Amino acid sequence: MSDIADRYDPAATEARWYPVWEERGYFAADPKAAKKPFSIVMPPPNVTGSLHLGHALDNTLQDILIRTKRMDGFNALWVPGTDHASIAVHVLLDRQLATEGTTRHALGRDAFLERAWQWKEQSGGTITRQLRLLGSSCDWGRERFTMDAGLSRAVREAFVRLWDEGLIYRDDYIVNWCPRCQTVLADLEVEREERDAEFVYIKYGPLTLGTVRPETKLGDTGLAVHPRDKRYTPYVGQTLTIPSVHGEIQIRVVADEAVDPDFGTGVIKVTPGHDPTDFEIGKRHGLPVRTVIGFDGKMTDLAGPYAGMDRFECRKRIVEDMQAQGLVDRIEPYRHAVGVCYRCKTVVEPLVSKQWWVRTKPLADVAIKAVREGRIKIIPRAWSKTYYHWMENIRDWCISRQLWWGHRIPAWYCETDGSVHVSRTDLTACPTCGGPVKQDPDVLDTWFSSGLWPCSTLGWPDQTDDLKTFYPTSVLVTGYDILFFWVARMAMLGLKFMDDVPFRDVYIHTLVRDAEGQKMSKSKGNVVDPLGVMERFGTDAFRFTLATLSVPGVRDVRISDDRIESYRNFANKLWNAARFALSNLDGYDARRAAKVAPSLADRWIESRFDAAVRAVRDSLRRYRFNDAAAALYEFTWRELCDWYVEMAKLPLYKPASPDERLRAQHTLVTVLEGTLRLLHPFMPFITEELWQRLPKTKAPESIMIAAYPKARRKAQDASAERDMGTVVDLVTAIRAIRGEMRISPAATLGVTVRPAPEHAALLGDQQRMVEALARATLTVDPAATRPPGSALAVAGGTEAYVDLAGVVDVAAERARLEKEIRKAAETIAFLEGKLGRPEFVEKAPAEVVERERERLGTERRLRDKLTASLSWIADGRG
RNA sequence: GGGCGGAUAGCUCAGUCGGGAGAGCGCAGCCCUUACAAGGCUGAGGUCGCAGGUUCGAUCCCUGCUCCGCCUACCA
Repeated sequence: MSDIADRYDPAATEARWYPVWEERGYFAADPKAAKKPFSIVMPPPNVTGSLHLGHALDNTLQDILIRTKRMDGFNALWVPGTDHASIAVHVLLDRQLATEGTTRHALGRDAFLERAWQWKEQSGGTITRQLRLLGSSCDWGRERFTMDAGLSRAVREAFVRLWDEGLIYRDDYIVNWCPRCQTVLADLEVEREERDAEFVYIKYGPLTLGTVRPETKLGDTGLAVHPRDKRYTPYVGQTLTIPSVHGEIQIRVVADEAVDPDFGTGVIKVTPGHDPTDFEIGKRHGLPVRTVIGFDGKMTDLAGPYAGMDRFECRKRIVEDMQAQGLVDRIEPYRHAVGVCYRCKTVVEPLVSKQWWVRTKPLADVAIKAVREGRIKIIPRAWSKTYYHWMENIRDWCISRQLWWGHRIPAWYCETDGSVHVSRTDLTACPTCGGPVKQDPDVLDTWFSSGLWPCSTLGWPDQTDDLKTFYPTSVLVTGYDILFFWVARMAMLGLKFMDDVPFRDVYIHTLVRDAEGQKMSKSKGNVVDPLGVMERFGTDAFRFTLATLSVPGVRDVRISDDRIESYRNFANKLWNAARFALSNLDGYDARRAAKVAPSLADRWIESRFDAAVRAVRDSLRRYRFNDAAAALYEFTWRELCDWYVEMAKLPLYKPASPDERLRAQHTLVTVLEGTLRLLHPFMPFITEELWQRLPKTKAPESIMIAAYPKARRKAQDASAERDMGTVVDLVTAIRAIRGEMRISPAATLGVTVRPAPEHAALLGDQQRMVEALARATLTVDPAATRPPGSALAVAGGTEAYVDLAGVVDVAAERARLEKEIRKAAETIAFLEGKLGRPEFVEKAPAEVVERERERLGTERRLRDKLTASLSWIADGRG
């Protein structure tokens, strides 16, 4: 025992094993292996990122799956990697450059990119190092980055094919523009924030209307009312001449369904240049676009006297000016949601510009069908509804970004004839006229490349062995927050280019919150750092905690130190169970031991282990990580440690024969060994450490590549479980008396047992075991009578009289019995009521009725025994 | 506006064939019993958000309501 510490030390163990696994190549998959493939691509974290709880959860679940499958004999591949996070890198470098007093535009494109790469080389590896600390068994030899040469080729191939099929186009449209990032954003990249605003009612000649953006008044090219709004029918079609802050303007009134007649005055101003709805209205009615706010967020020359003014400053000024001219009817406070940039939280400005778009409808139709037909299974199923809803209402996807870090759009413009050419290879001259060309300056949305991730990481567009073997991937594990951003787009692009789904299952997991249920954010300062947690409690405990929190369908979970601590204790429990086994192995001989007949305890724990195997496998198959973890916890602690280890002490410490001891050693070692394998995907480090120390025959050199336990029908032993149940009941009943009578655990109790006929043989056989577990001296006698000064324990039909002579407390025993009788009486009343209703007896299934009858009988017998005991005391025999 | 999730022990949460509800932590009592005090044994604690309905029987299924959270949307 001297060579194994009495507490588990996670740090040393974790540092020892990961490098061993990686160096021995256990993580690497071989596409040529003659095993059934099982593959996962890791949702690529941002290259700018460091490990947060979301990553930790996501990767723990994937690691559990991949380790299980690997142990189970599958050709298991887990592809890791990172994405280039275009906007995030820009935000980060912009900030850096600002501290140096410069900007990216001053630096120039090439120098900026050089700097970005430099940054990526230096800091981009942070998260992958942290994933190793978590124990992630991914195939690092296949690590990919979205801007790798191969993946960049995939992006270009995808772009060209979509262009050739007319699924990519370039058009003027109103887009979400971030004036700070100086780029367009996709609809999904705009977040909503509730803000207080002023709802300004402006007089437009005979009409009055409310707006929260008075500054866009300068860009108005129309007014609109609802077609069936009788109040305004006379004005529809008219062009009004009305006074405004910059003189009189001509403005046309149109009728459009988009107007809500019940909101405000029922009239809206139409500003096609600065509002998506107005843009659509303008299109329908031929109203011109008038851009009064520029890409820099400042008023343009068209804003006349306000030109050059910041848009928010202009809002204030224009209201003041209008008030001075009597054009403001009234101002009301108003709370509404404004769109902000998801990266920098700047208020987005809708602006008209020419961008590249993906025509999503045809792609989405196929992706919807794949889920409807079950070729992609979303788990939990409820999420497929959300998926359908979004996919069915999908809008075209703006994929160009006015940024530099990313995949540059493979389109060239001829400076001579103005033609556009999309090409797989870089162009130096116009293919039609030979004139000079210029490449489009913009890059593609990062999600465009991550949308190709499942195929591009496996080698697409080449038909590689990896692609043939591992595509479609088996399961995608991710949080619901990127269901649209990523999952939906992978489904569309994967089906488009591979003509097959990118993954068969999608497991959507929870998001992790802090102990107060708050979303974690740096500004709130409530970010739980997984590395800190791992350091304090151990990585295995952390992983196990995450697994227990993973209930399919639950949206958010909270993580707290208390919870992690309890699983650290679990790891320690396991450690000490192994320590117990290891310190009792002198003289152990596996081959001889295997020939000895198992005891009741041996048969019982083997049967229970088998049940645990079935529960864990079944739960994992259904992605019920919490259930799998609970089954492991319950088996290991409640059954193996609390009962089997305690029972094994008898044959180990005081064997009736050498064989008995040998057999206990054998069961202890083999069940523990199996438990470690069953636990390994959840707690890889501690299980490896302990497994290495256990004696084994014909085992591989690491638990990682050992077989995952299989359920064995012949291990199931109903009679052992029933008999153990009786022993446990009796022991527990005796202990309860000890506990409630406040008798020291150190004292040995004298107990007379009068077994029920069906328990006689068993209790004769297990007498020493009951004595050991209950710390008692037993007299088993079917004809026993109750000794004076004793308390009664009941286990089924068996009675046990606990000798309390000397320590007897009549009042306490009476109180205890009265409480028990009360409980029994309540149950009896309930069951009698239930069984007394003819409807129940007639309509309920026969086995339910039978079960309730049996319960009633049992409870009645118990009550009778307790009542007899009480009167026995009252007679003064206590 | 539409959609989704949640409401169960003091706290955090499980409970997927509808048959008197469980865990962890916390709490109380007795214990350093030779694996483990990061532990052992015992115990207290719940009208399963509210109101109806279906059913012999509802935490579970249906309807409505209240409160919390999230997603989504062209009410400016």
